[in-house]
Amino acid sequence: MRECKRLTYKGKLMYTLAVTATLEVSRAAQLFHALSDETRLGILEMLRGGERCVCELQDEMEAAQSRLSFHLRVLREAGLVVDRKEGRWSYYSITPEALAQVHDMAVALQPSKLRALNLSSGRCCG
Amino acid sequence: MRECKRLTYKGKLMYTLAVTATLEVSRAAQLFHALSDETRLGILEMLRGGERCVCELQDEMEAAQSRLSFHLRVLREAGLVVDRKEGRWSYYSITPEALAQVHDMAVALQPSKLRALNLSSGRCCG
DNA sequence: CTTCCTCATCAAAAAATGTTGATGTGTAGA
DNA sequence: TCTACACATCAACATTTTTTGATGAGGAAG
Repeated sequence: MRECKRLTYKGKLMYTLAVTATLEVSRAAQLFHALSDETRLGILEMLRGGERCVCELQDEMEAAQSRLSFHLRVLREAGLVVDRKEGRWSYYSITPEALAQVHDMAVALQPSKLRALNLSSGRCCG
Repeated sequence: MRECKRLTYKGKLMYTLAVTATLEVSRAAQLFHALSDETRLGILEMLRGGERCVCELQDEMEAAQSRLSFHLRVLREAGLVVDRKEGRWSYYSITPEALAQVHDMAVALQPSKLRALNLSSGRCCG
C-alpha cells in the first residue's frame, strides 16, 4: 500500500516535531541508547541533585571506577552530561538542553492523534 | 559526602514523577532500550500513521522479514506495540499508553529546577 | 622529587544484541 | 488435497556493548 510517507533530509529519516523542529533518528537512537542502561539512569538520578565528582558517584553506585568512567563517557558523548575539572577531581553535571531534547523526542513520538497541533518548540512542562 | 538520597521501593531505585507516580528504573531502561535502535524508531514512525501489517513495514523499511520480526518482538515485549491477527496477516499498532509512559519518564528525568511543581500525572502536551 | 589520590584509557574477556538463512505453523485459494 | 503466502522462531554467526584489571597522566602534599 505504501501510503506512509517518511520525511527525509539528506537521505536521513527525520521526525517532525511540531511544525518547526526536526530531529534525526540517529540522534534519537543515540540519546535513547544513553538512557537505556540502569547504571547510567542511576548516574543521572544522582546528578539531578546537582554536580557530583566521580568518587561520589562511585561510592553511591557501588561501581568500579573504570566502569563508572565508561558510563560517564557514554553520557558525555551523548551530550547528556558535561564535566568540569577542578584540582584532581572531575565534576559531572547534567546538560539540561539534552534532557530537554529527550523530552522533545518523547513528545514527537506520540501518536499524531494525541499530539496537540500547537506545540511550541520549547518545553511546555517546565 | 553522600547527601544524595535515592528513593527506593522494595530495593529498587525509583524515579519520582511529580508528586504521585513512580517508575522503576528497570522499566525505564527497557523502554529506552526499545527506542534506541534506528530500525525500531523507523517502525514506530510508520506506525504513527496507523496500523500496519508486517509486509508493509517490510517493503517500506527494506528489511528482511526475520529482522523485522525480531525488532517487532522487542517493541512488543516493551509494550510499545500490539499485534492483531487477521487472516494470514499480523497488524501492528502503537500502544499509546506506553508512549505516554515514555513521555512521563522524559519529564521525570528533567533536572528538578526545570520541573514545574504542579505537573499532573497526565500528559500536559496533548 | 616522591608519594598518594582522582580519574581516563586501554586491552582482553564476557555478555548482550542484531543479522542471516532455514524451518515451521497457520491461513487462504486452487 | 497441494501450493503459496505471511509471519514467527530458531541456530549460527557477526557485531556491539559492558565489565574487569592494569597502566598512565596530572594534581596536591610532604
